Amino acid sequence: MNTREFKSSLYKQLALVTKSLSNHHRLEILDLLAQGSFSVEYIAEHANMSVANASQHLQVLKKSGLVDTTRDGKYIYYQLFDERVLETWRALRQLGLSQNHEINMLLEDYQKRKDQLYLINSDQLLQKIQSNEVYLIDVRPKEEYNLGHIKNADSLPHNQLKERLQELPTDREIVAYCRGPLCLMADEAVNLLNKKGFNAYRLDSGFDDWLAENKPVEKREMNTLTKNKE
Amino acid sequence: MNTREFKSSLYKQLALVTKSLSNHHRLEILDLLAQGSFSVEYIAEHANMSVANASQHLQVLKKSGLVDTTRDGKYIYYQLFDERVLETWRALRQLGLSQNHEINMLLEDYQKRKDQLYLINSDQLLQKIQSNEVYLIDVRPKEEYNLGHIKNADSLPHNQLKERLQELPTDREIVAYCRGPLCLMADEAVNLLNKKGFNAYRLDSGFDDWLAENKPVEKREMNTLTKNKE
DNA sequence: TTATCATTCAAAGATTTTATTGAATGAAAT
DNA sequence: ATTTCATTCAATAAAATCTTTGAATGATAA
Repeated sequence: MNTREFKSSLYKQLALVTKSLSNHHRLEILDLLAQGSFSVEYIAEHANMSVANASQHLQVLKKSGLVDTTRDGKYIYYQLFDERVLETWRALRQLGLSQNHEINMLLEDYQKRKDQLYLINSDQLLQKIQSNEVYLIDVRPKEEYNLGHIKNADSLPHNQLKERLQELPTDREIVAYCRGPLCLMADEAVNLLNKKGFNAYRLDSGFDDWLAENKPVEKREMNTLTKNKE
Repeated sequence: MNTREFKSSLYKQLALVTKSLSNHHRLEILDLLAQGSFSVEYIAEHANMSVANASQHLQVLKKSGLVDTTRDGKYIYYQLFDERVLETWRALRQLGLSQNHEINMLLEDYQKRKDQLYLINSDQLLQKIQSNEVYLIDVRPKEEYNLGHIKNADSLPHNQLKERLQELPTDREIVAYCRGPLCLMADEAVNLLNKKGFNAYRLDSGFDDWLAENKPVEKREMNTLTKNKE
């Protein structure tokens, strides 16, 4: 094997990793796995795929070393291989968000209001939490809340919001947060709440960023994602 | 458009970026562009492709926002869009290197010697440069050296090494460096030099990492890559 | 041991991606 | 105005990726 062939093999190997990132379903899966570990069934349902298809995509991710599995009872749980995968995914997602005009258009479109974005960043939120100025709700599915959530947040899954409005305070700001910047559940929640007369904002990032920024969380060890291999 | 369709569009847009990273030729191009801006012709030659093929791959990268072009005379120069692309590429490359056993096997194979790796890291190198203990050679093509190089390095392109051995000192360590960790020219140089009786090491990373670490360089402004748009 | 059921596999057709070829463009230089 | 030539385009065939379907696996729980 000459130098040229060696070089080509190297980049082909590297491309195994990037190829596994090149499919939109797999990106959605990764974004979900940034929240914790889940069974194939859960992933298929929450990323809107058939179980067989999800299984195949998960195997691609596993073969490239981005995710790993553990079995518990009759379920196989998939998780990100380690923190570096989370870090790299966040960098990539951030790059895509900043570079791609279309995405920003889509997000703005979705939020419908260009002028008042009702956004709050993580530092502002942290401050308000500490001075007890906000009521913080986690609109992700309960399962994900249970795996870990922002300190002092209450779980109020997006699909139960309408029926549980009376649990919310009217005398304080409400902040809703979600998985990450691409997660739309928080947008919908904030939209609804403001329509109903509440004073609501959304966290501009999400739980995975919060975690990566080492801000206070509950119930989830920071090293949940750490592989303790061998 | 409902939420599900929105979500799907978002990830599809993001996948435009990751898809453009999913081809081994394009990875090699990115790795080259981490050194500076080059014409289509130069890129085609140094990444071992036909010009038409390189042009098409470059257009994919451009459409996804990862690279940009400027014209100078009759050449069109492609460059990374901004520092964030370089950062993200380095993170991705690092992840691939650490995750992929095959790549490490290939690199070890290439270096042929598992026990003595003749590697030196950038901090060690910097120290030795400052105390004048090493003779540092840049084995990349002269064009790339001219765009910028490690302070105090001399240019000795890989393909001229054999004929110019007499220029090298025998009383000092020699350190060779190259584009990045995947660049094999430094390995070959170190191999040859040690065979010829010199005391040679290679920098374990490369010029792009050196630059990203803000270590001293010559001739290239740190913001060569900065887009000054509009 | 047997039944259950979450997950994976295998095959096939549809879609997308890729390399090659030769021609077309169009900016710069003469 | 014309020529040059770096780059891009367009068409095609080959290769790879993706989704669906229904069946197979194989670990767990009974």
